[in-house]
Amino acid sequence: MVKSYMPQPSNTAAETATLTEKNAPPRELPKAYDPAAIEDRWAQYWVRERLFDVATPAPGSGAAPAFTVLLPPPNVTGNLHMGHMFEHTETDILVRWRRMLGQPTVWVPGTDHAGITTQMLVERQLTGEGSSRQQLGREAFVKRVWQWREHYGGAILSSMKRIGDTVDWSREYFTMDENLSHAVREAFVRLYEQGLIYRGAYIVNWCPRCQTAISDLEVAHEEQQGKLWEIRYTVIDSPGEFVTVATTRPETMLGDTAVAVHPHDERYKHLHGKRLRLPLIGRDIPVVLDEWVKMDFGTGAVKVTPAHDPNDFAIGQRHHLPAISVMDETAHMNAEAGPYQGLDRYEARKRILHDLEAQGLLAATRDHVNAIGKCARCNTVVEPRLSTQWFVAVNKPAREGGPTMASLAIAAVTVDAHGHKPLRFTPENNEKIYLDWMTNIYDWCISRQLWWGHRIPAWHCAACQQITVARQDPTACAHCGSKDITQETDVLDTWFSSGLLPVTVFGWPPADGKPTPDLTAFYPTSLLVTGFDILFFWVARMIMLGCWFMQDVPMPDGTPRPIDEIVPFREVYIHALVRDADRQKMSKTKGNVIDPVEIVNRYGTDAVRFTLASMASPGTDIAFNEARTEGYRAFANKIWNAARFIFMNVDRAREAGIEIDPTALGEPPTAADDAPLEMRWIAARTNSVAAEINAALGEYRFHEAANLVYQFFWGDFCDWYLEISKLRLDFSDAADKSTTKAALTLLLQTFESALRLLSPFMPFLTEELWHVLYNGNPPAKSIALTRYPQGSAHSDDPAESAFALLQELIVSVRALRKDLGVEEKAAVPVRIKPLAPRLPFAQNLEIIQRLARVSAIETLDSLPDGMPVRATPQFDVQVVYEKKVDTIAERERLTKELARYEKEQANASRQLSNESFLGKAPAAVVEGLRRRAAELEMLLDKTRKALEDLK
RNA sequence: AGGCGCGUAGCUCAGUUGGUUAGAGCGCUACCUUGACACGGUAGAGGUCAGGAGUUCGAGUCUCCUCGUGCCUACCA
Repeated sequence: MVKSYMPQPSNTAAETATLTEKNAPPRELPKAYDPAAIEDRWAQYWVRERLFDVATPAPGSGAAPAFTVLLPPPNVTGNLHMGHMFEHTETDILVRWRRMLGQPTVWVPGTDHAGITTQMLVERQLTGEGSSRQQLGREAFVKRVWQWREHYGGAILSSMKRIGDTVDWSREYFTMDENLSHAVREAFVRLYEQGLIYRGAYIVNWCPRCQTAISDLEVAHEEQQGKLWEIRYTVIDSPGEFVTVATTRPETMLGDTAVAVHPHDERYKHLHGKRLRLPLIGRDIPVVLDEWVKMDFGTGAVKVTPAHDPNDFAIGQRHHLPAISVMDETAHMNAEAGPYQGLDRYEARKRILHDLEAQGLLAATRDHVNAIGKCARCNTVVEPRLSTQWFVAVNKPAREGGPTMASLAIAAVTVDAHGHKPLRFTPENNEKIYLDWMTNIYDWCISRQLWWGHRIPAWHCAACQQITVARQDPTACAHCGSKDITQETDVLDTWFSSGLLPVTVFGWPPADGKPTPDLTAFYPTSLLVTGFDILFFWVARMIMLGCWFMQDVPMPDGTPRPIDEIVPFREVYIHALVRDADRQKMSKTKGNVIDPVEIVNRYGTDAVRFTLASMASPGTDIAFNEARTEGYRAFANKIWNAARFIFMNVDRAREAGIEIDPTALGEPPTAADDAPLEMRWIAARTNSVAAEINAALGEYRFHEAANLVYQFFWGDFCDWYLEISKLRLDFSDAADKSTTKAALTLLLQTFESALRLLSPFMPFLTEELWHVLYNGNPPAKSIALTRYPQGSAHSDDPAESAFALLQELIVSVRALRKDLGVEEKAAVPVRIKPLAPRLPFAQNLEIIQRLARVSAIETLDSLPDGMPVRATPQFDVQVVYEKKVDTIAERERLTKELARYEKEQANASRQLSNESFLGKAPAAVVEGLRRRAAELEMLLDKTRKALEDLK
């Protein structure tokens, strides 16, 4: 039967029982590990017990500096996908690791209101009900979205709990929470007061389906095969003469207010100052000269439509041209389009081309590849549209000579006088990408024509047309006092509020001008783990806004805040993308999305986490492949069974009257100088692998850390140490109890350390086994609250090299046995010719006997001819067995080996006879090669002789 | 059009500043139902590191070119 070993919340040290206590429950674990049987239980326990909530340290409490991470807030509309799971796995590993290093560790979760996406979803729902946003009206619609959010907004948070994210749930936020909304409004008002927010008519990317402006970043460009049409515009006062312009969007010609040519273009010099007749509409428009025009593209003459193209808008500004919009907000032609009014833009294009052709004004139609912009949310082709929007001036200082938002954001990643960067990117090349963008940044359009979001706190006055921006809703115009004011209908870009999160989640704006306790304790955050796709959207905005507002918040002691204290985070780790097994980007439309929850249900969370971690080499995309997850499920099962073996022996020990002090279990594994070799070895090995894992995690080398713990647990611990332990776990009356007890104690300590090393990667399995190991009376409420083994950086423990020799002998004997066809169960004698002093064989006879099935070892000065030999630099070994060797196979093997040695030896001797090598290479390299060359000489002799013997 | 990245075993991927014999998992072959584990054990096979040139005593690693491939940025009508 399966017992549950849930710890009692009321555990105290006094209640800690010994492992061998008579009434302790038997450790009966099922033979195969079943993640489903334990994962939900622990997931709930971690949340219910609030194990990872962190209170704000009292100011001046002297607490260790906090490790703080802000979770990139998933959209309320979202479900957990593989990308999230990957991001969360990496973050959770780091967060668990840091916590186990003893730092107060806070990982702040929350969700984003996701303006456009959420509004779209709810509108779709309304459509299904035969209703619409317009029918409901703004207030009722917003209420409806809130209801929707109450219902569905928590899906992703539940999944986070299920996969074991150790976030601080007490700090969970939603970007439209009252306090955060208040902070957003404060930020807007301050920027407005500083003259950094302005309103104006500009060309923006307009989504005709969402019917809102969207930012440049929200436009996805797509190359497509299109056409380039050449259209003739007649020259006024010059009968029969044309100017031919080239365009990809003929429907916009209805809004043309000029034709531009390059001032130096000889072909058009005679047209300078002339006027043209716009076809179809008949408007009289000028020829203007502008250096922006590329002479070698198209015909060198460009139609200028200031209301429908950003470049044309700029030309229009330079030449004071009128801007005529010919489309409405749904991309249908409006009254300015004359006969084409009411037509959809593509229908209008068809009709216009048809009419032009009929009039002989269509000069040519050419194939042309161009990039069209599509709305990143709904895939509708974006229409550049002239409209009045709100902008943040990112290149303007608040005061003469002061920094700009962009300049601060650049300074944030620039080396200061002390050679120190306030903010670092990993992988490093992202810094360059970020800097390029920040250096060429345009003003940020922050208004959206949506209903769901933070409404812009500005009021328009009907009387004086002025704008009132205020912290409190005004009742009258601040300029003329008129009561006839109405609030701006636009809301803010979602990224405006999420860009403020690093300050707002910690209580900005401070009421008294001093940093809040949370800001003091947790700002700047330590690390941001996020994807490349939101580097500009979010990371850059957080840096701009965070730096901008925090420069005005003094340090706790009242001194001005230095640059490395105003940045929102000290490090940004940009993770890779998870692709499908064929390296394709996962997308709903392709139908290749892998649902992590489904995979988790089949393999267990730990196996999926381990898969992701083991492939998470910085900067390299992951092709998620289930075969690996299968492998890591096997790994979990292996550990489970190692635990079963260990617990079985604890039970046997108890029956034999051997008691292990549970307080000793958490000690780092150590072995006395006179302890058996494998004990000294595993203690040293645990120590060195711990150091290696810590080093790897410190450099975000997740794959390396994961592989180290995998090799250690499976290879070192299970394959070697556990097998040898079977010799030591002798509970018979004849055995020396203290020896057995020492062996069992070290086994338990090593296992306990290994569980802790593994726990950030496989939190569920390790939590379960750790509690069982402590028999339900663990020293902490969770393995996640214990200390991570540190190890020591360099350890040249002689036990490690001695054990390596022992392993080499055992492997050689096993291989010889196979060559000779010895039955698995048969024990055979071996002969050894030692070639080095102090070989660790005589003292470890029983290990060799057991692991290589050897009956006796004979040490000789020379080995008899006629039998196969395995030769190493330290020893030669022979297995004594009469059965005939497979001569052909053996010859083949030796021939290959000989070729390999010969090649290597040729290389080595060439190098060693090279004067410049001897002169320039480091001494250690030369010395190493000399030693190897001597070894090769010997190995070659032996191999040749062995081949001779076969004949 | 610019910029970045990748190409290593049948498959999926490691390989930190150039340094002796290029690694792992899966798959494959052979043997083993040994009292933790067949989601296992043991031993194997498998690579001219895409191709070419260069720098160097020494190149999977640095430089250039070619081929293949992926991504990002961009206001060429």
